[in-house]
Amino acid sequence: MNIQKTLIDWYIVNKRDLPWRNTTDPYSIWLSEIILQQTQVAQGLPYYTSFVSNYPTIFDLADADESDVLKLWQGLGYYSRARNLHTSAQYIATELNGVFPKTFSEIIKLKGVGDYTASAIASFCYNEKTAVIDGNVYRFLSRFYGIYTPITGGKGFKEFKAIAQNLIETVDPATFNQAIMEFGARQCKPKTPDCTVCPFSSDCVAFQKEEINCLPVKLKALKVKKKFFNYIVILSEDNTTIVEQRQGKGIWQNLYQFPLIETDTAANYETVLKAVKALNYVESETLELSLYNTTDIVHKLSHQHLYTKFWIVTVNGTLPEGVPFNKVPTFPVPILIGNFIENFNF
DNA sequence: AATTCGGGGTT
DNA sequence: AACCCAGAATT
Repeated sequence: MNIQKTLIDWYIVNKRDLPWRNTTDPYSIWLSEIILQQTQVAQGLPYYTSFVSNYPTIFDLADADESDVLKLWQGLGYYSRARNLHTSAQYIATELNGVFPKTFSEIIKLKGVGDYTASAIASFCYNEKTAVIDGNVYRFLSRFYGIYTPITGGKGFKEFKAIAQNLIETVDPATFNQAIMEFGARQCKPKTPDCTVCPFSSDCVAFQKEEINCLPVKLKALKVKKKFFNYIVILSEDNTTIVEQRQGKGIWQNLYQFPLIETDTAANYETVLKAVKALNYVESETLELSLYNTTDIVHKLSHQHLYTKFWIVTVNGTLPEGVPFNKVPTFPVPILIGNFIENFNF
């Protein structure tokens, strides 16, 4: 059968009308592809709209403060995408005079752009025949051809890239890449796909062998760590609190938070009280400590579960570095903090 | 090659 | 609870 034609015919009938499909402007396509990395369309769509509206051109994005970019990104996760997006915008605006690179090999040099994103931009904007390999493509190809090579290693990537690249050679690359991804996302779904209405069912190896649920093969077993976070929300006499920017390389880099005390196990009142006094923000004689949430808020991330307590510290006196309550919601924060701020209602 | 990086949706 | 998402950078 003609796989490419079948995919494209299916796509023409079933495709969603998405804003980045109505343009070939590389800035818009780039923006959408960064947002959609490891992110479902429904979740990314409002962020795309927001970014296009706030930063209509790459120069607007380049001129923005990083904190403003992170604020717009708040809640989407994988914040290095936002930082790299901003860095690359500044690079293109200043070093390349605002002209977006036009080939796969140039595009992939941008920070935050790997093989998938470079292939997407090069094909969608410049009609270059570079096949995209994402989770959808892995799933469809592994099932259709019955390929059990794990997709989690370099060997798997090379094998599937070669297959997809061979398929794209004879067709319109933009339409093909869109079609194969949309097919994987909407028809060849991870769980319980409706193979009775699939145009490939008679030729699909996995379907014929009843092994749809075995493919694609992934080897990684991710282990989830438990962490215990204690956020210290200080309330001063003149209605300010302490908000800090996260430093270092780990999670939520450059986002803001209340002073954090991390413990090895669930913290008790005495432990936190001692740690709060060591923070040096407040005179130890004047503070009052109370636990805000009686049961831990469990914030679940891919690799860690954060058992979180918010502690309220009221102090007599003022905070030299204090942030006025009404400014607290303007900082870019992880959604764990954002939910607290919304609930606490400073 | 293995690990890290978010948050939300689906089953 | 497990799995997945229009992956990339770091170790």
